[in-house]
Formats: sequence, C-alpha cells, structure tokens
Amino acid sequence: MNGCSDNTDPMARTSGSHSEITGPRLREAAQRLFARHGYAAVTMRQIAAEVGVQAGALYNYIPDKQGLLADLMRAHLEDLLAAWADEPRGEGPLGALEAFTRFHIRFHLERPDAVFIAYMELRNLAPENFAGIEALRKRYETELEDILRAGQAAGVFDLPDTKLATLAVIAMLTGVTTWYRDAGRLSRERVAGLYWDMVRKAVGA
Amino acid sequence: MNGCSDNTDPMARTSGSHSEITGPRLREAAQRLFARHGYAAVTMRQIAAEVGVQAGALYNYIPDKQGLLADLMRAHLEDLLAAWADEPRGEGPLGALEAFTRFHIRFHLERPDAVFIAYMELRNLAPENFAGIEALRKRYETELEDILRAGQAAGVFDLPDTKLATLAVIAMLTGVTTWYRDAGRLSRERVAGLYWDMVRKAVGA
DNA sequence: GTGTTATCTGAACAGCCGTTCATTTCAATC
DNA sequence: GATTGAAATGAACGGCTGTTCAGATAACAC
Repeated sequence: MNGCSDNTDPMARTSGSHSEITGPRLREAAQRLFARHGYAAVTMRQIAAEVGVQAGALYNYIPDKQGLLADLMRAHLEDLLAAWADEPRGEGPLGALEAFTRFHIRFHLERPDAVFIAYMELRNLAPENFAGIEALRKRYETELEDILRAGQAAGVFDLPDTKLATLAVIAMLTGVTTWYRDAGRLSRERVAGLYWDMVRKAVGA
Repeated sequence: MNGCSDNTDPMARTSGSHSEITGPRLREAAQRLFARHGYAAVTMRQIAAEVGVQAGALYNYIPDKQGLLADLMRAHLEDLLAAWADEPRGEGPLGALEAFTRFHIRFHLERPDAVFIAYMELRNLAPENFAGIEALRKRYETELEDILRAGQAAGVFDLPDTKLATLAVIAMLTGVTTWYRDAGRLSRERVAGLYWDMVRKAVGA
C-alpha cells in the first residue's frame, strides 16, 4: 500500500520514525478534504498541513495527486465488493435483496467521505484510471442486478425492466448519504428498515 | 494567443455588437464545462476559448467566477420551480404524484448539465450564495413532500415515514440523469413510465 | 563511534490561476 | 466624415499550483 517496490527485507521498515503513520494519515486527510471540497479544489499543501508535514513529503507515499485519487477510489470499491462478498445473504431472492439493501445502507453510512468521492470524482480520473474504477463500480451494480433477475425469474419480483430497476434502487439507496446525519431523528437501523420497506414494494414483492 | 496564423496583425479578429450573443454563449459554455469537469477544474480561459473571446471579456457579463456559478444554479432552480408550477396536475394525490414523477424525469433529462451542476457544486458555493440556492432546492423538495403527505392523509399511500420517502423518491428519480443516454434502448417516455411504475408501488399505491 | 537508510524540510521550478485595466476596434449615430 | 461608447484585446498582476530535489535529521545496525 505504501507504493514502495518489493519489500525484500522485513526489518528494513523500522528505520524511519513516522513512515507507518504518515501514509494512512495522508489517505485519511485526502479523503476528508476531497469529499468536503472536491478533488480539484484541494491542494497538496492543504493535505500536507492536515497531516503535519511539508507538501514534498507526501511524494514518499504517492506517485502524484491523480494517483492518490485513483487509489482512494479503488480501495473503497474493493472494500465494498469484499464486504458484500462476506455478507450473509438471506433466503432466496427476497432475502438476498433485503440483505443487499441493509448492507448497502450500513456500508455507505459508515464511510460517507469515500462514498462521496467514488460517486462525484469519476470525472476527475485520468482515462487510464477511469476504466478500472468503472469496472469495479459495474461489478457491484451487477450484484444487485443478479438478485433482481433471479427474483424476476422465480416470479418473486414484478419488474418490467430489470436493468432500470437496478439503477433506480441503487440511486435511491445511495441517496441516503446526502441527507442522513447521526444526530438526526432516525437511527441507521430504522432508516435501513424504512428503505427496505420501499424497495420491497418497488420491486413488487 | 488568438490562434491566427498572422501574428503581426495588430487588429483583432472579431469585435462589434456581439453583446447580445456573448452573454448567453458564456453561460452555455460555462454550464457545459462545469458539468463535464467540475467548477473548480474549469478555468476562465477555457470558458473564454469556448465562447471565442479572451478571458478578460467575460467580466463584461459576470461579476466573477463564483457569481457565474451561483447564477447558473439559481436560474436552473427557478426554471424548475416555474415549470412545475405550470405543469398540469392529475387528479388527487395519485395523479399529482404521477405528474410529478413524469415532470421530474422529463425536465431533468432535458437539462443534464444544469442538473449535474445544481447537485454537485453546492459545496463550491460561497456561504452567501449557498443559503439562497439551498432554499430553492428545499422548496422543490417540499412540493413532493406535500403530495406524499396529502396522499398519506387521504389513505391513498402507505408511507411509514413521509419525509424519508420524499428524499428516497427524489434520489431515485434524479438518478436517471446518471445513466440515461438518448441513443439508449429506452425512450424518455418509456423510462418515465417505468419509473412511475416503481414509484407508485414504492409508496404503496 | 561510524555508516546506512528512510523520512522530512525548505527552497525552487515552470506554469497556470482569477482578475484588472489601459488600449484598441468598430457598429451606430450625428 | 467625425464622434461616441459598448465590447474586446492583450498584457500584466500577485499569488497559488503540482512536483522535484539537494540537503538536513534522526533512528537503526554494526
């Protein structure tokens, strides 16, 4: 993760003082600032100030600003896919859809900054980075589409257009990150329940 | 550099009474570029090049870059509210909801750039501009909320949480702009119909 | 102690940023 | 033809941009 070449000597990593802490802190600061102000509006010096180093030091951990953005987005989407792969499914398409709904809301509410970046900064990715990131996003989308298609085939759902339903449901669920606040009147569990109620009805189950 | 081959010619290539055309062209170019690359990533010189003038000339029409963004967003939201005010409603809450759904999709698909900006660049608004823009956005949101509340009161809808349903429906509908392409397999009418089908079911009607 | 090595500083680089303004251009009016 | 004035130019402004790099610093091994 630290961008160094092959780590041939496991003991060599203990030489510096802050190397193990600066890398993660850089990523955290960048994620927070990118989400808050947008990739293009954030300067390397702002990130460095947040980390507590000079701007030049950041380049011990990242190739460049663009690479930093791509890394953040890729890491987020890989986390997402891995977490969903580990998530227990319910029974049948209906159970799977409920699992997906509750998982999606929980996962996204836990990382609002990463979600924001992944959805808003696609246009700031260089073409060579965009392709890979977009493929990951598509893979996640397909997870839901497969559930809906299976439910449609099993006669559990009523969907005139499975593909459109996939996009509609994901947009609805992801929208939660734009308004949900921890201090609000609804708990995350309650929100997930309310969304599941709407999703279930929307797919005709 | 004006791009002309003859750089010894001191005379400007274009000039004269273009004032009535340059203003709108500036706004169109800015809208397209802001939507494509993001407000912070677009330079005044890029906009000027698109319009066909030098950067300095833009300031005959706008106070500054920030004012340009605020103007674009305010104009779009006022258009949105005015268009919805003129839109014929169907009968009762169900008819109103269908009218809103179809209107929202049609209106948003007709101006993808303006929509993109209005909902992605809120964070780039200076505080004094943000308040007014956010109020307009809220007013539109309330239009849907009122419909849902009326339908809930009339027993036509089944909504455990009207406020959340409002946000969920708007997110779902607005999401159409992220994937719809005119060259795709579905017409706008068909898409609106499919979304209406899901919305109707989601609200329990 | 010496030497090694990862880490960070601080200055520099070339270039772009939004914005201003004196000047130039030219259609419209007298 | 002369005058006017809106509209555009082109250069300039101070400041900020991402990135590089020689040199300082400090923790480790010996």
